[in-house]
Amino acid sequence: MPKSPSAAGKHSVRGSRTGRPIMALLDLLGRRWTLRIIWELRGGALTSRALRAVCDQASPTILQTRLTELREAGFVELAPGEGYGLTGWGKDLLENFVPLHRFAERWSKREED
Amino acid sequence: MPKSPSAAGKHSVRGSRTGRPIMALLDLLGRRWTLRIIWELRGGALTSRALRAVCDQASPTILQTRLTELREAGFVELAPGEGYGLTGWGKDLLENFVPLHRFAERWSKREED
DNA sequence: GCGTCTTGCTACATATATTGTAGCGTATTG
DNA sequence: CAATACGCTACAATATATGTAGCAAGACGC
Repeated sequence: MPKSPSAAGKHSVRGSRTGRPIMALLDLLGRRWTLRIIWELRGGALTSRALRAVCDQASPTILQTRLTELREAGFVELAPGEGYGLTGWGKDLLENFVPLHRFAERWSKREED
Repeated sequence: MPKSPSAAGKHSVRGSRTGRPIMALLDLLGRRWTLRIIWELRGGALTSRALRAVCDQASPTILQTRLTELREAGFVELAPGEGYGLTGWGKDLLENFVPLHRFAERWSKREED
């Protein structure tokens, strides 16, 4: 883990090397709490501690790590006084997950296949 | 990790307890390689080894773990002779990620903000 | 300018998850 | 019987996440 977050040449997401953006994106999103964070910010900005509370008290260590990654990726920004919120990119990305909510509802009733 | 995959009371995804399906889903998808696996199966079934090859030689240990989870979740199935493929649910889920591909392309060109 | 909040964030030891390499048992093919 | 490919597992090394505690900075009343 880099000591200074914004170092290490722009964003160093695994899969960036392949030149396939979708891989970089899937790798970033496929890290624990990343999807959850984006999801929890859907209603508006949250302070780091509010975000933690809403994320089952996830440890601040990893939350901070993910928030840094998401900030580097341009999905999240820290507005002083407001807390963490989604950027334009973040909201755009979130749009892709909205249908997931309804899907999850249907999927959760799958026992009786 | 459960020795017998299909044991442990239906599906034991973190967040299931909350009764919010979206949490269970986000948790499942937010595990390393999960999103990638679903993505790589978009074109049709792959054998375990073909899948591994296409996933940057990810270790079979974790691939097997994820495949088991995805099978329990009902997104993936193993067809003898065919390999691993998406189920109806899996394809349905994948639909939600297709727009992500084009999004990733746009997002990857974000340097010059 | 003292206490007392809350903020974003970090240290550090412990637990858990992932990686990488090797290989098993089975089936299929020649 | 090789030779091959399959799904899958063991196991040690490494990377990542967890949980608890706490720091420094800013805002508030006093």
